[in-house]
Amino acid sequence: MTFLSVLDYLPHIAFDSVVFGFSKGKLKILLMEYHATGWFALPGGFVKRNETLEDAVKNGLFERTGLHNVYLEQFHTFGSLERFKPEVMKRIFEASNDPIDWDHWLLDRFFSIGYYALIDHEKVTLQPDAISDSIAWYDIDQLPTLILDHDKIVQKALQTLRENLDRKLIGGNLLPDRFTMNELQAVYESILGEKLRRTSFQRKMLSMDILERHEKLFTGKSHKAPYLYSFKTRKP
Amino acid sequence: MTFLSVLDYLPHIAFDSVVFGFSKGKLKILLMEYHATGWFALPGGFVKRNETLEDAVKNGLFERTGLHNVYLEQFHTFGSLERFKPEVMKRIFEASNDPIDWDHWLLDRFFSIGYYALIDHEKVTLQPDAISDSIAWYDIDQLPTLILDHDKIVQKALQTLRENLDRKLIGGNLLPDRFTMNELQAVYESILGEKLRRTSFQRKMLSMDILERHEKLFTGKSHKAPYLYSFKTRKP
DNA sequence: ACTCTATTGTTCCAAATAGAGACAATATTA
DNA sequence: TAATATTGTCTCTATTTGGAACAATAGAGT
Repeated sequence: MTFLSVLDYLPHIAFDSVVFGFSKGKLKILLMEYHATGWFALPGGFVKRNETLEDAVKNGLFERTGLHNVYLEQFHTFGSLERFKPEVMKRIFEASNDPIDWDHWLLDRFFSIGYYALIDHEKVTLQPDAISDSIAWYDIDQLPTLILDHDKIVQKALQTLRENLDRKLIGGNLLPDRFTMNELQAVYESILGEKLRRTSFQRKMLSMDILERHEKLFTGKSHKAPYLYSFKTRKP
Repeated sequence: MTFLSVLDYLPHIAFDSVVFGFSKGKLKILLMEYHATGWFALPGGFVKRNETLEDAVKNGLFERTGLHNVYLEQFHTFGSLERFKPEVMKRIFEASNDPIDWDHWLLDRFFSIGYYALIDHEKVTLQPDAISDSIAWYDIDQLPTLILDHDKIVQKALQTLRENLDRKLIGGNLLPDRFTMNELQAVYESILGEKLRRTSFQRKMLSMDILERHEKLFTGKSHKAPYLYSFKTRKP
């Protein structure tokens, strides 16, 4: 491994990002696939010695998605022993034609700090990193098996997202700037995993005074055109 | 530093515990004081190489409080650069008559994983650790200035506790097994920092079907005696 | 034994909120 | 112009919450 020197990075510390997107009525996350092994993993990375944790996560996210200023939230840190499987990491580096020794710092025990991001699916241009062959969107309820404890990380991210959805009003981050009430409702339904009542949802959203109403969206369909909304910019 | 070898511990990784207790109507936390410096800090520790993060925190808590099976929750991991102040740690070890070199692993940059604990104030027998002279309770709104970013850690813990109070029904962990409705209300008020209406609080608690009513508590005061309650044991 | 006081448990009424349907408005097609 | 699908609003009801009123009661004072 030529360009991950222990001199530049903090050993034992990693982060993993659960990047949520919304497309065609489905909630999705980004996964990396290592083709030589067929293994799937969350996009993650390591923290440079002179770098903030937050900055490391933001940089990693930018490298994979091309996005800055992403909605980002830390949700949990994983420090169990079950996630210490040096043979898994060794195999991944071997398969990427960059083998490392058993005593390499990257094969030692790591803690991982989990972040989740909410992004507008349309704005992303996906970019695989050095050791993974591909990065792509996967339907949240059709995920492949992931390496190490990444399944648990995803579940915990989803659980936290659900708990924060109403409290922090973050659903809009998965949509373009302007969206219809129906789209917003679909986001909520896909995150919560349940159908919501159209009229109640609309009333609740409008009563919270967080949405701005804009022009109508004429889709060409033969029915009343819905309004477009955007989230009001918060006062600092 | 004789008994903290880098061979036994994971460098760069620490934890800090915000231990909440409730006494005389006030919410309190545990702080360590290093008398030679006059500095205050949260009780924390490091993770052994073959130890789970959770276990490390539980062990640290047991050493300071003598308690097992404490309500414990992880709330945030702190990885900013402002918390990297080797001169602070050096001074602390010097003052404890166990000086260490500038290149010692304990003076390197650390991430800290924050946990908060809720315990019954009465059950605790406080026990200072090797390098601190004392550990004691401090009123949450009369805290001294703390080292590094420990002020921020406390604030984040308190914020998380507030958010989780109703959702997870954890207030009872700060009280003895049996308590009056008034005591429970006082816990809620001290955590939320606001007065609650007695009748609404009582109705809400009773309607949730989480409390068991026991015998009355005769205090000797000349008025109706309140019932004692306990939390129903959750079904697994 | 009676009254008085402080506090507790309960009830009651009004206000606010949420559930569920009804209804009118409106783009487009036929 | 009528038909259709969908949207935005309104209405009615049920449930929850705020806030006060009221009855119960353990002990103190007389």
